[in-house]
Amino acid sequence: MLHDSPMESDSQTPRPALESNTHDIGLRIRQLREERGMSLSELARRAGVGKATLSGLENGTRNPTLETLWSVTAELGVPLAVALGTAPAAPGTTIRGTAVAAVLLEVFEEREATYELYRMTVPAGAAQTSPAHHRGVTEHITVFAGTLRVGPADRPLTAGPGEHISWVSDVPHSYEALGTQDVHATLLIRYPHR
Amino acid sequence: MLHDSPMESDSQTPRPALESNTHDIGLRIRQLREERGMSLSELARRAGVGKATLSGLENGTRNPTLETLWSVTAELGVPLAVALGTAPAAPGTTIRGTAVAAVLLEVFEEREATYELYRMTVPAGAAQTSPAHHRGVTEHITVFAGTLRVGPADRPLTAGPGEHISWVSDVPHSYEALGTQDVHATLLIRYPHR
DNA sequence: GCCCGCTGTTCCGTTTACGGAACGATCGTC
DNA sequence: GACGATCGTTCCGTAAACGGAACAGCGGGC
Repeated sequence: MLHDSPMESDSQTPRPALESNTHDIGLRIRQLREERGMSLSELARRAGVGKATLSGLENGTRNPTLETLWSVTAELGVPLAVALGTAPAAPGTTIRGTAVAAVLLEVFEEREATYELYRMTVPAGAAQTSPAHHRGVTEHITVFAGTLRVGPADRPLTAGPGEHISWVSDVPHSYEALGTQDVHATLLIRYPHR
Repeated sequence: MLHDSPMESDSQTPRPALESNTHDIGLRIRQLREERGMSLSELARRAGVGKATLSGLENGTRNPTLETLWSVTAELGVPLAVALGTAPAAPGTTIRGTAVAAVLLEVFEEREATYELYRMTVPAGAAQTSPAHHRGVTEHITVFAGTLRVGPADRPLTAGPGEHISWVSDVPHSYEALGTQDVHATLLIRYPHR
């Protein structure tokens, strides 16, 4: 058990090029924002940072300050470590769009896909549109209360209590709580690998 | 299982005052640096940042850039998340002082104390001095190879292969590999709580 | 004693991240 | 088609984070 080389292999954290990492962080933030159906302008306004700042951050052309990152990640509702890519999204995380609020309950890592299970609520009358996910991503919703109109933006479906809807979400899609009742549902998202 | 309140409690990450957190990050970085027996000037030079920058960072009077944090944490050999306090030091972490290199093997969290177990090597002839730890911290070293002179800076002890040394490390203490052999040893540090 | 090397902090000029405003592009509405 | 609203990007003046230099304090050597 003591047979490591006398010259300790230099196991310092490899110092990655700054550009590479700000680039990745930008992509991650952009994805988190789009998952919530938020526009760049809206996130910038709600987080209290300039649009120029957020644009540069998402495109990886800036070297952001901790304060900036805190403001943005707080508004996205994720720990800073998630934006940095040093921690996976943890169960218990709440994501908030303009209309949808969803609590991540479980993450299943399978060989060909990752599944995320959410408890989702949409306040009565609220609606939001989310941009397309990556190719092959599917969403599966089971409604418990209220009436939800959901699916591809140009061809949404409607589901009441007890009903279930699935669709491929690699196109822009919308969520809307019809009627006067808040919608409660579970949302399962399947992300195929590659 | 569905009995949560309709008005979702706002579980956004609480937005802490910037001052508070930069302050904590500063303390954490200072501690990591001192654990490695490195001076502020030395860490600044090796990390390629200004002394003013590092001083301000450790004192929490700046709002550091990601680039700065990356440079410093890379030199300390810890992931950025550790400096941010979002991740505990993980086994496998290598810490490097001017003379001592230590790989964290295990962390034991007990009710009254935390224990960290390291595999430690000191190149023949190398020496370093580390500042005092917090009150009550003790170090326990078992030497496997080489001869180690270690302990309070004013009253060090010497241990050869198979020998063991313990001392209270809340005073400045030094490590030195005597003779021509690299020193290999295990190091157990006990941090009492409060 | 003096001096040298080092510590960590403070001062200061330069660089750059910041937010506001202006920009062209892309929608929906009339 | 003209218009308004909103999208994300770019321009630009300001504020501040940056690195270098100067600083006082401290310990060791001769």
